[in-house]
Amino acid sequence: MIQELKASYGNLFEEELINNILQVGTYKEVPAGFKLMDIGSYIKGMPLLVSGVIKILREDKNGDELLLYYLEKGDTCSMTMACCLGQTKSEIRAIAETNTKLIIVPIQHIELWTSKYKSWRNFVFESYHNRLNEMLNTIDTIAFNNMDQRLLNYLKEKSRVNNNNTIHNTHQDIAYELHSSRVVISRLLKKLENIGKIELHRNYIKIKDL
Amino acid sequence: MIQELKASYGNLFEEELINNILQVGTYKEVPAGFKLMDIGSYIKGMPLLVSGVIKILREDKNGDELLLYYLEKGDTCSMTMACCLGQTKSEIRAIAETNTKLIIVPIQHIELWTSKYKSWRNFVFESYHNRLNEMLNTIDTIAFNNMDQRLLNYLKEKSRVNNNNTIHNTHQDIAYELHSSRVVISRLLKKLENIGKIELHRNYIKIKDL
DNA sequence: CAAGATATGTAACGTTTGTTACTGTTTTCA
DNA sequence: TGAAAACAGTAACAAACGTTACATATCTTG
Repeated sequence: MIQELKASYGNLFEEELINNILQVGTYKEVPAGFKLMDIGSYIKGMPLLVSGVIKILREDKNGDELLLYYLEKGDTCSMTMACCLGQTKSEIRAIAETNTKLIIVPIQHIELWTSKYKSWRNFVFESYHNRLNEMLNTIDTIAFNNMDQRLLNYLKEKSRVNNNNTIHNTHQDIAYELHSSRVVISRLLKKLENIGKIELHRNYIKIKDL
Repeated sequence: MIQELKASYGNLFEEELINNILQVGTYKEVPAGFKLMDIGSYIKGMPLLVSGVIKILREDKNGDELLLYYLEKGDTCSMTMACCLGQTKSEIRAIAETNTKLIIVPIQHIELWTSKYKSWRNFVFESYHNRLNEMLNTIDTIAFNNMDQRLLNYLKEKSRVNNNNTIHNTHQDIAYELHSSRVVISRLLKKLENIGKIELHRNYIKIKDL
């Protein structure tokens, strides 16, 4: 746990804070697909992402999903923070996109550290800042782009965070995350294949040139 | 300025902090329509809204706008804070929706106060929290609703923040803020009029029953 | 291996939204 | 006051997206 923490946060936090985190934090490893948090659930701690990728999703009344953004190494979930401090329920769902290692810090320390450690304060603010920007990005994409452009972005991002040119998802999976329908996604994917940008296979998509 | 500040933030901040704000802050009154901040501009201070309403807009590459949310009395702009601390350019545009009174606090005090005053820290976190939730709301609306539902929400919100049953905007204005076209908005407004929810006039819309 | 489940391809059609074009009315201002 | 600008209504059409239906291929499992 020490090495993991230092590798991701060592040059960010001072020694004393690192030691504090080690004392009160819980180390956790979860497999891809693991649901870390759900809408309406209460939050017990703040996650510090050590390795892996977590996807953050929003849901409407009908249970339809929408991918908001990904969290990566060195990130934390501001939404969680916001909820912790306000003691409210989670507004989002968090699912491990890959196998993920993280450290959970109990909420009561967050406020204290914010007044005590400048590095922690910066980290928290930076995190909020990043998350607001991710949200702006999401809004840009859904408000200003058509589905074909959104699909392209989706494939690029997915390929990037997984560090893999092959995307292991069905058309239905993609439709869920983009809040569209399977038929629409199949149609657009076929177009991308026809112009040579991807190769379609059962259960996976190979990216050739985006 | 003292009365204004105490009325809006008196029971939120301790005496000492209030005095600090009075010392370093600048009082400002701007008319409706005044552009307080634009995309790409650098930010000199953090605004504390004393009275009035500010609308926050996002723009795409083609210059098309989208209304994100409103700021009201007691609010501040987290986006500004994020930009201040990161020393980056503004990602959004802020325009006074009504005549507005606000106090501008120079950035250098923000970080200091965050470590010094618990009430300020709470205010800042609460503000981030609120803004994240507003953004989630915006995403919900544009991702999960059709234009007719979005238009209804728009009219309700606009009526609420202005505390006025009459909305003084042209169809073109509304089309800009919803990122749609004038013809579409006229069409949908006419539908709302036909079912008795509103009354259309030149340059204004009277809300009857939403 | 056979039967069902899952994944994908595609056609046909409906709905929503956007675009173009033209109309008439009201306002502005030289 | 008279021309131009701004505002709103509406028709006709196009594009994007969603839905239903069905066919085919592949995988899973008893």
